[in-house]
Amino acid sequence: MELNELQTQRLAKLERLREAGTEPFPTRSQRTHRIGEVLAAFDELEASATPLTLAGRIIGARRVMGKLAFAHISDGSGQIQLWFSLGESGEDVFATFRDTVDTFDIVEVQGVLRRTKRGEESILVQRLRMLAKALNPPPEKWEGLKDVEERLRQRYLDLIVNEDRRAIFRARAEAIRSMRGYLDGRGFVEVETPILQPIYGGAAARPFVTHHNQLDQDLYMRIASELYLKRLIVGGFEGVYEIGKNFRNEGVDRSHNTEFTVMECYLAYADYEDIMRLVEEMFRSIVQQVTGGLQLTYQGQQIDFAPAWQRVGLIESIAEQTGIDVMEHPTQESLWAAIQAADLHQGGKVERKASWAKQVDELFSTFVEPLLVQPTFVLEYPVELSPLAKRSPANPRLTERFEGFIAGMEIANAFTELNDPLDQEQRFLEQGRAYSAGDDEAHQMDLDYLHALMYGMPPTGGLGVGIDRMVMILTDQPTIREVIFFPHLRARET
RNA sequence: GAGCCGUUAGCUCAAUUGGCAGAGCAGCUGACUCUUAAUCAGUAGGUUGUAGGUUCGAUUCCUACACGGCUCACCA
Repeated sequence: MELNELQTQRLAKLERLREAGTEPFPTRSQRTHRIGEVLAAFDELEASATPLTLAGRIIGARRVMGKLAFAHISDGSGQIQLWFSLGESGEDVFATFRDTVDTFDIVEVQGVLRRTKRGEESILVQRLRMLAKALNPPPEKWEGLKDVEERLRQRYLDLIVNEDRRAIFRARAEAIRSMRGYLDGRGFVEVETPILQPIYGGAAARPFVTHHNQLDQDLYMRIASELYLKRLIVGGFEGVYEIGKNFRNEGVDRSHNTEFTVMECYLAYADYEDIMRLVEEMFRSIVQQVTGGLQLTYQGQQIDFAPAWQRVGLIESIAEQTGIDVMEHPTQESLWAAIQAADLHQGGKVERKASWAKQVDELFSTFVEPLLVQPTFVLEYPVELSPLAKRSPANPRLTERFEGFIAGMEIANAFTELNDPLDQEQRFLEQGRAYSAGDDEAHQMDLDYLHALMYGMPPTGGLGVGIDRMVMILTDQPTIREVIFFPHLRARET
């Protein structure tokens, strides 16, 4: 380990402590109170002159005068000022603080509470002990740590310096707790299914591949838990859910991370209408619990979770924004002709896609999705885009599927599950043809899943919710990496 | 994957036309018993992302590479 000048100076202080017979990394703290509780009961504790032992990290600057010194410590429940005076702390304590304690060190202090002349709640320190010497210096006092790359690579430092960052992750934990509470309360059973899968499925995505040495078998990191969860519905569970990571071997941007957290749930004897009601109710419950209300602001936009979500047909929404009724142009060629006739392809706004369904999706993404700011369900997706969803009885080219959008982001995806094994087999075969034709995100044939459906799966409604994106909305964060502790970054040289 | 921008002291940032690489904070030394962006005096700190090139001379111009940011594409 090569140390720079500042680190060397700190190391010298550490050695000075050792020479004086003090262990700079003792095994445990003797603290008696958390700072938060002390501040809450400051007046009583001050009046009783109770000796307290507090512990925490020195934050901000030390202010050392000739015979008087101040600093602040923070312990996760709050922060309080340390007050050293040569007369009342004693020469040893004062000199130890002055000569061996730096910003970011974690220390333990014993003393009594007292307000300074200006009224700040402080602890007048009588004993001082190093709990962990910090060898790295702190970032700039006022500008702090701003460099995005450094903040993400050294998230621990980001969390020390930018305390509001911690609140985001507390809200994340609270949101997930709230979601669990909602689902548990409705009788869902929380389950765990494989992350390493011999056949990947449940979504359109490219997977990560890994290898099991003893079995000498390639395995895929899951891109969704869907097919395993539905096997459990076949097995007799009426409601299951799983909260866990999915992995997709694709690009990263403000709303995509390589690995991301999804809640998937399945409810037997339900359809996508029931799931829409579930989503509305569950989000109300989560938003209320996390933010304390049903309205919130996301990146300057007011979003209201009180009313029922808006509902709009996928086909109708495209027609509204583009004037094109995609059902009247049922092939890729005719649809592309219509797009050209409407002059929508100019400026590279709309790209030519490989199939009718993907072209429909392209139109939707470009012209409709960005407009869906308020919570909105978009209904009935083409069957080619939804190989696991049941066909709409009214129109077999479409499925009983909806996606939920908030602030222009897809947050939820749900459908009435396809439980007809014969239709499912045809869908897999169609996906196989798409894969052969170059669609590397197409589903794999899953014979065991078909076998499971052949035992009979009750009519079932299923749902997936992107937890990271939901937390972005709840905490007003512009990018997904601000709600993930350690988003993936390219490895550094050296 | 593409375009644009960036990378200078521990951190936050300057550096004119290509001409001695600077400041603030933090640090170190000293003064100071109510500070809280403490103050005052002094002081140290650099492979200017990496490797080449042009040039008498490169932080500055050129090429390649690495990493990152923004926008777009893909994806949820």
